[in-house]
Amino acid sequence: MGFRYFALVHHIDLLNPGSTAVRLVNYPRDWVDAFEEGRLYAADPIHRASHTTTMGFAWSKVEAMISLHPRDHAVLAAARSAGLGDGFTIPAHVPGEVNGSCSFAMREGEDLDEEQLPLVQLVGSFAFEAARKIARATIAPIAAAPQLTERQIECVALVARGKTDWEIAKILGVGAETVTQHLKDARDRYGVTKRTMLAIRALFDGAISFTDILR
Amino acid sequence: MGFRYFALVHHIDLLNPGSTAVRLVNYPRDWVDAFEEGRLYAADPIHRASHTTTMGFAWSKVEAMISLHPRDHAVLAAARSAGLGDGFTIPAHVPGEVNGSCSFAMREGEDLDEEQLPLVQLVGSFAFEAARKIARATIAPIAAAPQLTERQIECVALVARGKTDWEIAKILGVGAETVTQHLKDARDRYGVTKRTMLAIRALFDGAISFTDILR
DNA sequence: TGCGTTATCCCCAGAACTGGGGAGGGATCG
DNA sequence: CGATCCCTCCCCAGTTCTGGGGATAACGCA
Repeated sequence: MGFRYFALVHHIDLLNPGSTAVRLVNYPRDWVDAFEEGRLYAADPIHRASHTTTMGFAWSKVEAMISLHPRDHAVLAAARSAGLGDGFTIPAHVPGEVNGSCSFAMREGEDLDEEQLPLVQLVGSFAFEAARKIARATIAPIAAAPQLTERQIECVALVARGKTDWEIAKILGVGAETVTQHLKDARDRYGVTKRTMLAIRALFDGAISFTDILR
Repeated sequence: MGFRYFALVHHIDLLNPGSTAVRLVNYPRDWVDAFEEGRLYAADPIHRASHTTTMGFAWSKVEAMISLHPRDHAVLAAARSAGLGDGFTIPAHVPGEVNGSCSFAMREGEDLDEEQLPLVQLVGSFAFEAARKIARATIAPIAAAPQLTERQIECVALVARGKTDWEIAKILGVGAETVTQHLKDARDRYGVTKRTMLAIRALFDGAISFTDILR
């Protein structure tokens, strides 16, 4: 499709050296090095812009999406001088996972064909999802998800909303001791000792969802 | 494309907690009513599944994506008996802000053409983004998702692993009071009062991720 | 230079959680 | 029938959180 460069990455900072993030890049060496040096992960305007939308966008449109600091212009200029031309970035967000994106770029001076955006959007999404599946498969053989009872799930969903046992009891119309007991049982099933972990494990295996929690 | 029903909805909108979420639906009246009546805590399994991926999926594949509670099967059966057949759902996530999906469904009994998925994916994404832009234009300015400091994120990540303040202090090599303070500050930034909610909010907007927590 | 931010530490009181123990009633299944 | 699961309720002791106050030092930015 006429692109010279691509980058399929998780937008992870290097706080956690041990973490397993996806990163496939063929950007110019100079630029990749500069990027790492300056810890641009959080600062890169392209990444920031990708956090504000679900759709792919051309880099030339970034100014209309987020407000650019002088520093951001410097970053973009540095990228150009490293040989990167205009490009598309397709964001990829999954709640509870590191944000990521898939980018395609031209050489400096070459023109971008906006017509291609829909197709690039598709290719980028598929590529990211494929990489994500591989990454996930190589990591987590996490213990099989235990099945919670209905009442337990209701309690956990309310715990995840920050309710106390007493509040949950009022909402469900039962005694506080009962709620405490359901949560004890639920913790046992997951083999965890804290309600925070209980909520997160239930979120992870889909017993509850962000929709249940944040509104 | 042969679809009879569609639904374009925000599951939640953190930044606009009022009544401004997008919702366009032409599902059977019976089903919409039933949907509203029923569940307060455990959401639609289709929605839950949409939180686990960036790509569109066929409803018939949901079982492979999340663990289904018997109640979920009941929900799906109820949808079918209201006239909804198989369908596609395209998730749409923006970190810290919106969480939604765009669905297309057949009538009961009609077959879904899996080949169409890529095209549907595109249409769904565009439709969602268009609706989002309109909704955004009609609403007030957008509050930025709170940004945690590096230390705060480290503490939150460990909270999400079920550590106590004292344990976190040992791990980070600081005093327990310091950890308590970081978590106080982090709770303030998100405007929450419980560490469980803190961990979940940080998860939702990508400050921490499941891979940081569950190894 | 002053101001804001960050990181570090401290005290305290009241609320909330956690891990033990126990117990009764109803439903389902073989 | 007995076994098993689920929901409900109760007691207690110890630990942990939470929300108020404080404080100091380092850093960058204007």
